[in-house]
Amino acid sequence: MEKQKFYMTTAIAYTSGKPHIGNTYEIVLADSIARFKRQQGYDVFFQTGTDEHGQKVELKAAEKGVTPKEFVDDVAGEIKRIWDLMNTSYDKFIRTTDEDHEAQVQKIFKKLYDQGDIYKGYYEGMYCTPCESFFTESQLVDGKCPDCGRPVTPAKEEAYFFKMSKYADRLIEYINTHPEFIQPVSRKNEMMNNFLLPGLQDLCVSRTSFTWGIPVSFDPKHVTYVWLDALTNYITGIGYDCDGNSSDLFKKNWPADLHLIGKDIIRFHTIYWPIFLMALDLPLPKQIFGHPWLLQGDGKMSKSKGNVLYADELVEFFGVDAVRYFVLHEMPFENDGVITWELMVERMNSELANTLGNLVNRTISMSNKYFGGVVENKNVCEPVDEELKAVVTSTRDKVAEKMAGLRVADAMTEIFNLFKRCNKYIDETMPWALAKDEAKKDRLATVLYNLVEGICIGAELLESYMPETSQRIRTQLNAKKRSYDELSSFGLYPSGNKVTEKPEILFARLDVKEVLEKVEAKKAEEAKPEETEEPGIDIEPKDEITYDDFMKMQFQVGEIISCEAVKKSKKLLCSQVKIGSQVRQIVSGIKAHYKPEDMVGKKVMVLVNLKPAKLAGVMSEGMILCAEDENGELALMVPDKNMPSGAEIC
RNA sequence: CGCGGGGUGGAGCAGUCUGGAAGCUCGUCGGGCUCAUAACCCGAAGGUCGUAGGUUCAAAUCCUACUCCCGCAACCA
Repeated sequence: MEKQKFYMTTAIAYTSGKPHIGNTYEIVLADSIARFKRQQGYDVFFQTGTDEHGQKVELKAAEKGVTPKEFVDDVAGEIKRIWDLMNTSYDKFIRTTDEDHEAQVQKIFKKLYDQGDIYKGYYEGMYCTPCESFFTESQLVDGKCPDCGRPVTPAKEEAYFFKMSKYADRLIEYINTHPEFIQPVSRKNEMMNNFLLPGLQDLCVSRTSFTWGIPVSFDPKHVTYVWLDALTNYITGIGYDCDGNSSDLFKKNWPADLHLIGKDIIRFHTIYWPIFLMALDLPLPKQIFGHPWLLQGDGKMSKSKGNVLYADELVEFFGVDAVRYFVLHEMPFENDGVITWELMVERMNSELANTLGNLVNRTISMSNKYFGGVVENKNVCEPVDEELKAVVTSTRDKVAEKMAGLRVADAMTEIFNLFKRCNKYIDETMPWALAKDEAKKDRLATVLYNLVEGICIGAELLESYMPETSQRIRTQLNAKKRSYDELSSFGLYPSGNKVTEKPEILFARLDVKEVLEKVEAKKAEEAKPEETEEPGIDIEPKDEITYDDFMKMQFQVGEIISCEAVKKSKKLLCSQVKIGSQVRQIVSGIKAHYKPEDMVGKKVMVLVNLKPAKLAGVMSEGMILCAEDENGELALMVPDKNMPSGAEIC
């Protein structure tokens, strides 16, 4: 019988920088599914890769003083290195700068244009000339450019658009008749209610504001904008050809069985991508799973907070499989998961070291101690054995069931339940007691045989999630690889086989405190060069002003006599400030940096003749001045010596 | 009334769609055991399932109102 094909993909990673553990989670998750499908006997094709075009890359490259191509070569290499480090078994790593991809995207663009799905129009919005960027009204900050803070002007740019509305009804119909299409299902309503039912807007598919992209073949001042370029990787990567000369690989694998993506891009995969495919007259992918995020303990990971965790860093401390275990097991199905060093250590100790590592270790030790490592099935059975066997032989199907629903974490729990049952079995049978009675030697042998067999099956099932550990256990037990079919029957371990003489520790217990100290030390070391340099910050220069302009502003020392948080606001504090003989109420956006009680008593620099304004409904009569660094950290400006309130600052 | 997610024993979560004796991991306490990585096994304490109403024989689960927390948006004088 021919193997059934299974084509799955991850989203392609954007090459703007090194991927953190959250990005890495996706490829590991995908890998576990791919490996499991292979174990089940599917002919899997697993594709991942990088999305390398766009303005951000262009800018980053310019900052670094290299060409965009050099830049993405570097980052793509880094991404691939981390994917490989995580031991992921992808079959194809596509880059959107690959020649064949670029050629196909151009052809696809032309075809869609020729058949009238793409038309030329104008992209309208607020334009920031220095940044060469368009923004929508809602993106503006204070009516100004969110990036540089300078004024924007209404403008329009020539652009190509895709007629989304043309296919919307067909898509709605498809989604309604294929309940498994969007996973988790809760996302389906979100898409329907927010985008499909209110009516789809046409999608802008080209840009002229930057050049690092795939040029539109018949209008080269345009480059293809993001989605038409990125999403099509799923078909170009396996050899789709727009002119009908698609490869055998494509004919075999399309439509994809599973697109695994982050929940933030569900919209693009469940709306735009299917519509592109309809326009190309191709079948739609069978399932799209938007997985949740892996978050850092103290909020979302961000570089400016300096709390970003990277896969290679974690691997250095815990090893590849422990990190794989963590991200796979700690992620809930729908909600975001959390990762911290503390949690990582805890999981490592309790599940990996205690439950699994110790089980393997004690079993092998006993086999050596009592039988010189020879594991023999003497078939002296007792009722308790049946319970063990029942758990062991039923685990495969339980795992399969969880995996069918993409419940990877739950699948792993099933496997660990098997190992826990083995630990319990040791206590129930008490091999050390049997060993004291020569007459019970055969019973003892049987018990150890059952244990080894149970561990073998558990280890085999672990293969998809922790391939290296699976192999290490197999090696220590001197066991052969087993097929999927063999995982539901008990007793295939060859009787009389010999396990290793020296069991090695699979996972060493770690001390939380030590780990944290090491992490701190490492961070401190990395931070050092920066601190010694203190590079300073450059900000956008403003237009020159005259002395008269300056003299228009009046600054005075103010003493904060009371301060409270503004209700209904997250960032605002409302202070009563004594300036000379009068008291003014001033609202400031510094709640994140100062507590109200810390403000009281401080003498600060105040711009007093600023026109009063309401903030979050509260009147503010002036401005308390602060210095701000590149991370948005604020510091109040206070006089160097004690000064009376009301003293003029000039 | 901006949009969304969430409030379940000390901590982190499942269970909510498809009502039917409140579960998992960690932690705490007590016990057992000594093969093993101070590990393993058993037991216990600890929850009015955010609050208040409603539907029902029965509500963590369905309905209504309210409240608090977290993202995004806005306010950042």
